[in-house]
Amino acid sequence: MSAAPDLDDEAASRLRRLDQRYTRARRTLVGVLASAESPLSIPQLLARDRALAQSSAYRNLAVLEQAGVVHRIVGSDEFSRYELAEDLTRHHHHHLICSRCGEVQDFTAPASIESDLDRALQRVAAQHGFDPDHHRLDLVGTCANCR
Amino acid sequence: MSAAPDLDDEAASRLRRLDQRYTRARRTLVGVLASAESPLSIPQLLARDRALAQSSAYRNLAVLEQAGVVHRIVGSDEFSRYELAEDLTRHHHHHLICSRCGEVQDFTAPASIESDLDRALQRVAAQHGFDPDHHRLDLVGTCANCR
DNA sequence: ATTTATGCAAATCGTTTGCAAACCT
DNA sequence: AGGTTTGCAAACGATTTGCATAAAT
Repeated sequence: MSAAPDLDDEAASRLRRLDQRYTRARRTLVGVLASAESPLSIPQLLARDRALAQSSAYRNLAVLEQAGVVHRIVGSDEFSRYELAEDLTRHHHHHLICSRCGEVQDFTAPASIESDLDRALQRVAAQHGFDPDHHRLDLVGTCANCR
Repeated sequence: MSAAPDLDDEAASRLRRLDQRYTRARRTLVGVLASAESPLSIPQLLARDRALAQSSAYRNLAVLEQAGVVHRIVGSDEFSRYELAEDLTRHHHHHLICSRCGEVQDFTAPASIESDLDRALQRVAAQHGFDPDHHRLDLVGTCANCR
């Protein structure tokens, strides 16, 4: 339930930048996400720690997202899912999204693909006058459990 | 408002496969989407043709999606957006998603990127026991209008 | 004529918000 | 103390659904 000390430090620091506190409830959210093996929906988060209140979870995840501590994923089912921001977990990755059960699993793409992709997307963005923030590369299909 | 004849034919045929009819309301939806330059949300669809009823639009888009006539896009705002299926419009493409206003714009990636990507994703899916349906490559950022 | 689609209004459900109490500094 | 965060319960809003009527075959 508790996260690596540097993770907590970094989360606290990012929150402070927005004049936000790293409270117990927020620590709990970060801890649960840190120990999760895949992005979690709010019902899943609440189930993993009964001390979490639903409305506060929504509010705190929004704050943590603004602070760049967590990242929100819109999958194929009706729930948003959350995971720690990539730069807090050390690797850039993408998602396998099951259109049957909604579960989301991480995967990484070969570095060569990533860099080619980045270059191509940069060019596309420029052509369209678009200011890119990040890219999403998801594979949608049926997960091993649902096959 | 009316679509190319072969588009209507193909839509009708795909619906028939599911024992569904290609009714006037469904024709209207397909027609509006065919004449749109980008994916449309339901409020946008309703605004473009006052003859469309909201509940029927939701129901019909779900049917059209099952039939493989339209494709649903989950963007960054609270609305789903719809566009004609790729194999009805002849080109594989991706989306620029504006996190400010929610608008979605199409773009195409270089063929070499696409084929490399496909090959890499195929391998990833196999490794995870995942049965892939399609991939999503989106660029999230701020569109020209919102900059 | 019989089955299927439509449209209105009401229900659903993930998410948001008002507000008084609890918490932090 | 003085402001922020919390948690409950109520509100919100995109989407779904029940049901009586209209359309399609």
